[in-house]
Amino acid sequence: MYTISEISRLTDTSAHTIRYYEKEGLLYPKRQNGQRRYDDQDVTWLRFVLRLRETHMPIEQIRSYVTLFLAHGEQDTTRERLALLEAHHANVLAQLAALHETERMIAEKVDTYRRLHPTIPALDVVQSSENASVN
Amino acid sequence: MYTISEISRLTDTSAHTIRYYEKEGLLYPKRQNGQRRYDDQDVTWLRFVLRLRETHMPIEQIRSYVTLFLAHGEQDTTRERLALLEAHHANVLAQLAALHETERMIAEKVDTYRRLHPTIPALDVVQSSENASVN
DNA sequence: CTATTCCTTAGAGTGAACTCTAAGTCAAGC
DNA sequence: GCTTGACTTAGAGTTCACTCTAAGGAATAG
Repeated sequence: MYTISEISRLTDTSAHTIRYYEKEGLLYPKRQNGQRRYDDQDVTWLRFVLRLRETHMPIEQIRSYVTLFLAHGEQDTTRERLALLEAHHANVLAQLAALHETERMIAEKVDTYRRLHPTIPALDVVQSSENASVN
Repeated sequence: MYTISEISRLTDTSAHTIRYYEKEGLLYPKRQNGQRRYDDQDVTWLRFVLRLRETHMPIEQIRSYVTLFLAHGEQDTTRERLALLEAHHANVLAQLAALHETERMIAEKVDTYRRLHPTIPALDVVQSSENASVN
């Protein structure tokens, strides 16, 4: 069982943020004398949450997911959770595609600059028609 | 030459946002009777800016880049611009790696759920040790 | 000519996700 | 026994990137 400062170190996340995530309904740690205690499952889950956040899944959506998980037992929420995951999966794939395309654009511009260096004439002359100005 | 509403339509970006970008020093359109007029270069540049924003390059960094571009003529800013581009390129590559990893994690969870469906027993029993709880 | 539509500006408001402050409790080390 | 440091809470403040409002001026369609 970890204290908040321990899980903070383990996940490289401020205690402030961890408490904030709890307030937002993403975490439900045990309590000992009123203090938060986290087990390995909590650490694993927090790491997953951080992953989802890195990929810009809104906190509200993560909360929906957790809520469904907590509702399990009362009723079967597997279908809904799968739907949420699949939606975010599609989202991540779209992000990947956009990033990939932008990566290509930037790599191309970097290349253009590299070819110009160290003798730099008027830049606009050297551009392809696609990249009408280097910018 | 396009009006603000035309470039807005062309780039699928609100006129509000386009004026905001100008205020932030990302765009320098011509003026006609005080009204903004955009040429094809401006459109191309705005599209590139939108790409950079999509990949989370802060507006301030984009402004630095533009500022260097505008300073060209006074002095050679190619080296600095190359450095900025390369830094963001590294950034984008890091984002790609993170996204890719998260994509794998989510795809795995989706798979797990799919295998459980439509007969769903106690979920926690089915987990791998890595994914101690489905969550 | 007049209504509509577009434009202008400064500046206020919004929403997401933190990030920190203040005031206080509690347990461990010396 | 007291200082240090970690913990608690409610709530305020910050940052970023928009997003909109208000008040008004100019061009175009009928």
